[in-house]
Amino acid sequence: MLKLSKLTDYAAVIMAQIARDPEQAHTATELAGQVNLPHPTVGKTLKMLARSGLLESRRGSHGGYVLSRSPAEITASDIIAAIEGPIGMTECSHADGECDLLDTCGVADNWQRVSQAVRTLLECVTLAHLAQSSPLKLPVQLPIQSVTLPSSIGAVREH
Amino acid sequence: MLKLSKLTDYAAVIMAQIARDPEQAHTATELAGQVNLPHPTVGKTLKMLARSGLLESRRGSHGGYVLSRSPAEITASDIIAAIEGPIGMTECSHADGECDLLDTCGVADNWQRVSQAVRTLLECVTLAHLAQSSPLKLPVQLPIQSVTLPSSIGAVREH
DNA sequence: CCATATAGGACCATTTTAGTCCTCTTTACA
DNA sequence: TGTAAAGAGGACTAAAATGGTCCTATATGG
Repeated sequence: MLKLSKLTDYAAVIMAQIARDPEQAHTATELAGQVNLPHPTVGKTLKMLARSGLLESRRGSHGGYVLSRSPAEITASDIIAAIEGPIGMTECSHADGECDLLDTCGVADNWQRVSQAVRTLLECVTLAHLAQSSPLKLPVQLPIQSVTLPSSIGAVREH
Repeated sequence: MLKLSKLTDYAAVIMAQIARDPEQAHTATELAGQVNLPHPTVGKTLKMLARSGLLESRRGSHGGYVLSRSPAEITASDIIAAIEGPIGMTECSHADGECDLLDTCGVADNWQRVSQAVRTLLECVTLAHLAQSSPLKLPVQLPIQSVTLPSSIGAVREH
């Protein structure tokens, strides 16, 4: 399914909620109410977002969370990475994890390119985009740095 | 992580293996050897691929699997969908599954656009691309049908 | 009829994920 | 200076997804 985890999903919703009122600090309790999720879960999500630097937290009474950057400077990729770790479609997408099939694999290079393209795509989507509830329709060409095309085998399919 | 499941990964490797010798029928046993994975697992993967129409199977002795279409006509999206089901980053990406947060969510529309973009990207990558072991470097602009840009809030980030 | 294949599904072990809870620390303010 | 409100961090459990194996049935060629 190539699905985001629920927590990541929550994170996006919560971040969007905060982005719509970026001046004030928001408490977990308050956000839980607005977003209709249990308080402990929202709390956990907020902590993860704060730990990876997307939110700044203030403790104590009158505490809460604020965005650490403007909504246009926080990307979907940032949010996903905050909850799920580095984005990559295969085990071998990030340098360190050695895959024991590497020699017989034969598709690793190209999967990595695809991964990179997905990453780039997600870096182009900002929290500002996500938070906007009724978006204008302005199709744009996104700067995907593409998969390589082996001229000998196939052509890009048309759509 | 936005990761493919292991089975999907295997599927890609296996499909690529078949694509490199598309004339002959390949048995599970043979492929398991080439790809260095246990036979039952390879068998299971092949069955799934056959059931969703990417492979054609011949039973009995001298049986095995062949591609049902040319490598240029089988996409990464097809392979992923064969193992994991329809591609979508959120629960609400496919029409039927109703999400109980829809009213308080506020990001559903835009996630669906992002999902669509990822899907389009994966439809542009063919098995021919994946199977190619040492690909040429030909950057192309992929026809991603883009996320909408709310003019009032943010601009696309530069990369 | 027998050896070789796939089809289909049951089954279990392991891992991942979701969700809760507890204790500690920080802060504002009466 | 005490107290209430907030977050930090981590332990823990239950549930779900995943990976992997195996068994029986069916098809096919020789």
